[in-house]
Amino acid sequence: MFIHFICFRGGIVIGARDRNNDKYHRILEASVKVFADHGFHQSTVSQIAREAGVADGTIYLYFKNKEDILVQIFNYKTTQIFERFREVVDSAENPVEKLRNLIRRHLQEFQQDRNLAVVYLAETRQINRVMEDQIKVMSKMYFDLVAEILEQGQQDGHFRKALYLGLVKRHILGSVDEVISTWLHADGEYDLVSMADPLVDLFINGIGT
Amino acid sequence: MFIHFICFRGGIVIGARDRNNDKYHRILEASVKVFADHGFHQSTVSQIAREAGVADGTIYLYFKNKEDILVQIFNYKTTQIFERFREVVDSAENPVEKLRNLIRRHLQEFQQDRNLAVVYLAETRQINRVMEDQIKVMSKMYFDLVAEILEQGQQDGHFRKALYLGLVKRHILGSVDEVISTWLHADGEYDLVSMADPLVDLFINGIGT
DNA sequence: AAATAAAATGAATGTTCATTCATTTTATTT
DNA sequence: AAATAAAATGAATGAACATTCATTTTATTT
Repeated sequence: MFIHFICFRGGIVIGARDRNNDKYHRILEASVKVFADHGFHQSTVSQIAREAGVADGTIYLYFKNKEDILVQIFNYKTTQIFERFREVVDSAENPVEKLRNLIRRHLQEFQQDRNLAVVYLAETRQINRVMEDQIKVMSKMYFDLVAEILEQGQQDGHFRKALYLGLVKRHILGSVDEVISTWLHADGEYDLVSMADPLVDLFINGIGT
Repeated sequence: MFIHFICFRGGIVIGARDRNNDKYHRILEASVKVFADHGFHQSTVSQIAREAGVADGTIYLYFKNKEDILVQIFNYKTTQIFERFREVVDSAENPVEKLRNLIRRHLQEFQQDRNLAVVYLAETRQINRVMEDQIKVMSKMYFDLVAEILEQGQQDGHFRKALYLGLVKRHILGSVDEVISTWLHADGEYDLVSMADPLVDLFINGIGT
């Protein structure tokens, strides 16, 4: 765990205080933009450096290598986003509203940071990557949050008992991700967050009569 | 449309008869495997050639360039798969069964050809690519098929009228894709097709009581 | 204000790989 | 069985690019 908060310089480990350095964040944000525009593998370190306004070599003072930038993006952003997910889930008092808040916030986050959405959606669907384990951990966080809501909803009778919870979790996340993906492909021409209520309606009531 | 059925040799266009050549298909299948194992951008033409048992240069007798291989994979495979989707949808007599058949077949196809599933899921989530338009066309085929089922179901009272169809289509496809994705990440250790019925249940009845 | 340390630079390096094409092999025609 | 055409080969080419590191710039300490 701690390894994520350590970076290297000339083979010497330097501490987390550098995390406060704005150059680290400048590079992170620049990378999100460049990765979103060109995809991870077509992005060059020089492009990132130019976008961040630093020299190519400077990148390697803050990141082990190109892939480490992606790892750091996921770590940093996911941590932040999940804190906000937690907040809105906890602020609702019944499971239906918890689910609605979660999904609304989920859409909000990605509408707010379109580049992150592009990177996130593209990279979470890659198999056989060094990232894979990290992605699993992050998915699990989301799934656990949904599971918590679902179980609570089953107990207090909002949701029916005969549910294959493992499947319901995938069903919800997949549905939301696809809605985000379509929005991205449409160049964000409409309000993504407005999809939240109709989506929750589908989750809860289905399409049947 | 026709452009997809033409390939080049030394700058001279040769006809579709070469499509019957087994080398074309050998290269296609080899590419699916290599792309699945390493991802498109990390795959080298030499790897594909080795896997297909041909020389590097031979690839360029059948494909314009590396990306063209990916385009051809999508064209060829998608056409085939959609024919079978059409079949199973038409063979059912009511909308609920049509939907169930579609989803079951969808899962079947990808369970049968795991490598294709890997390539398909990874590449459909890429934005800003030459592929993008082609992917839109393919998604549209799927969406149109689902729309047809949904509208029919609304007319004969199986599905409720107050549905945002555009959203329902994304909801269904996204859910199915995520289920496939999870199965892939789990190394295909369980039967994917068995998810079909529980999924359809979720689509139709939702999770509410 | 020297001296030392830390941070940043960007040109140079070495590797990787898509693509080409001169040559060889195989198939078809005369 | 020549002659011609088509298909296939794989070594060579050259461009792209991640990473390194000798040097310079900036900050801190004595």
